[in-house]
Amino acid sequence: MNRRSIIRLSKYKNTLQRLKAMGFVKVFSDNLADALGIRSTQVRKDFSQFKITGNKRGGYIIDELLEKILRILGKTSIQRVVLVGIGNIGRALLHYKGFENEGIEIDSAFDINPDKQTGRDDISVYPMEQLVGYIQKEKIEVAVIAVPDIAAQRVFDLLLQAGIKGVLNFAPIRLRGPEQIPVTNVNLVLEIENLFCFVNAKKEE
Amino acid sequence: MNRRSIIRLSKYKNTLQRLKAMGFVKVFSDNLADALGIRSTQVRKDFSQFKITGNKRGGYIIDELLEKILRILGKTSIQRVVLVGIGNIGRALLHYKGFENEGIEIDSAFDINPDKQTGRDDISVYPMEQLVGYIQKEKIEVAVIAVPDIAAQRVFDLLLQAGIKGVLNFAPIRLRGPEQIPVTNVNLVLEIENLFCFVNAKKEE
DNA sequence: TTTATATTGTGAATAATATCACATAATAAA
DNA sequence: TTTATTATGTGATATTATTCACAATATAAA
Ligand SMILES: NC(=O)c1ccc[n+]([C@@H]2O[C@H](COP(=O)([O-])OP(=O)(O)OC[C@H]3O[C@@H](n4cnc5c(N)ncnc54)[C@H](O)[C@@H]3O)[C@@H](O)[C@H]2O)c1
Ligand SMILES: NC(=O)c1ccc[n+]([C@@H]2O[C@H](COP(=O)([O-])OP(=O)(O)OC[C@H]3O[C@@H](n4cnc5c(N)ncnc54)[C@H](O)[C@@H]3O)[C@@H](O)[C@H]2O)c1
Repeated sequence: MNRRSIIRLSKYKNTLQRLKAMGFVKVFSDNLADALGIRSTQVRKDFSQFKITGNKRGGYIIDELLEKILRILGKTSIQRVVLVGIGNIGRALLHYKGFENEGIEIDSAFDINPDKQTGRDDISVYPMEQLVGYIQKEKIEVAVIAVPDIAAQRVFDLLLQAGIKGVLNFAPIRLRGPEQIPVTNVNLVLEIENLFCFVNAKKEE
Repeated sequence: MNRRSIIRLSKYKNTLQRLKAMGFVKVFSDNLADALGIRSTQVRKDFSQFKITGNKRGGYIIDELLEKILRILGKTSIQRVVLVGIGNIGRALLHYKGFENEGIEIDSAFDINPDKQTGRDDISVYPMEQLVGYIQKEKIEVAVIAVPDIAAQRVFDLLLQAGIKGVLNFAPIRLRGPEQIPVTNVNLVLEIENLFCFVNAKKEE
């Protein structure tokens, strides 16, 4: 039920899909642990938490395990998101094939300048005025914010007004909103700074 | 000393820079805590860990605090990184002004296809053959991997061979290498899946 | 000056997360 | 069959991170 165990579920899913593609039928908690670089007890503890059971001495049937995990992750239907901001990051996301392969669909894009090209004719670009209505009409639950930091809070407020349920935010600011709406921040400057800090710390040892 | 407290240090730094720009001179642990959405004891505990002290009842002098944090983060000189892979993500990074503003410089870029345009004439693009030599000659310590997942491990091996000290990896795979070289993974599919999982969990409550 | 107040700094308590240890059961071997 | 072996599943334990509680003390007010 905690963030970390859900992140691991996603990783188990990826590993299982790869194993399945390679023709494997069974898997042991040890194999999954190796793939993720963790202990096998962690794998079984996670499964235990989500009421996933395997076979004593027999490991897990990949197909069954995968199906259970996909259901927990809500991967039984296409996961639609809207993208707000078609700049550098927004366009990179629009061109990425990996989302589609994993059942995630960028449904539509919004920008203050709706003349911006997406480079994909299957994705419409709308002006910001239509954001709230569109999300409500299409029952979109998750949005990606890829606008400049000064605009991000305003966009978030609109999304909340539209009833969005979760947000992935690339702007390097803390978005303020109701506790129960999860916001995941991707802050690349922070990550790079963090790396340098570790690198420097290693040198002093 | 742990990842989380260093991440918070970066956030304190950002907040302090904003406060400084607004003309503030002093700050209390409460202010920083509010800005980050954490408790003030956490702020003081972090500072305590890094031997940062303030003034009883007087808070902290922003300039002094900022300087101490910048030194801990290794922000006393430009932090140079190389970028490997000039595709969707790579180009987005190349066009981002935020790195420069924070003292991070994309020194140069490498691609299997060095004819790719960066859109910036101050950043050279080199073929992969020159990666190892360049990193060694220029003493680059951190690299960003933005190549397709199948190529990522090969690129990582080259970087290790060149003596790289830390890596930011966008490819959705676990890079295998020596324990002591930190690798930060940015996995956007994972983050979005995670959001949906939370959103679904909320609905069942 | 003295007293009240506000804020830091940190050891102790608590909470969250991961690991261990081992009972349990399924399968394979004897 | 019976016994040995190999995984799972989970309560107990250890580790890590956060919060609490409060002493110490600098500043402001009386
Ligand atoms: N590009 C990167 O590599 C990178 C790295 C780290 C963080 N970020 C962050 O990601 C965000 C986007 O970065 P970018 O480089 O793509 O920026 P960008 O300037 O290239 O694109 C921003 C887009 O948002 C649109 N926009 C501006 N104001 C808007 C508003 N109020 N409503 C809707 N749309 C609006 C603009 O028209 C533009 O298309 C920024 O917050 C940035 O700090 C980007
Ligand atoms: N674009 C996104 O929004 C996005 C989102 C999530 C994850 N990712 C991941 O980021 C990575 C890059 O994605 P992208 O969309 O930029 O890919 P891309 O295909 O647009 O670009 C990849 C670049 O790497 C270069 N390349 C290929 N093989 C190489 C090699 N062996 N050595 C050096 N360069 C090589 C290619 O020439 C190309 O320029 C991928 O691993 C992808 O899964 C991207």
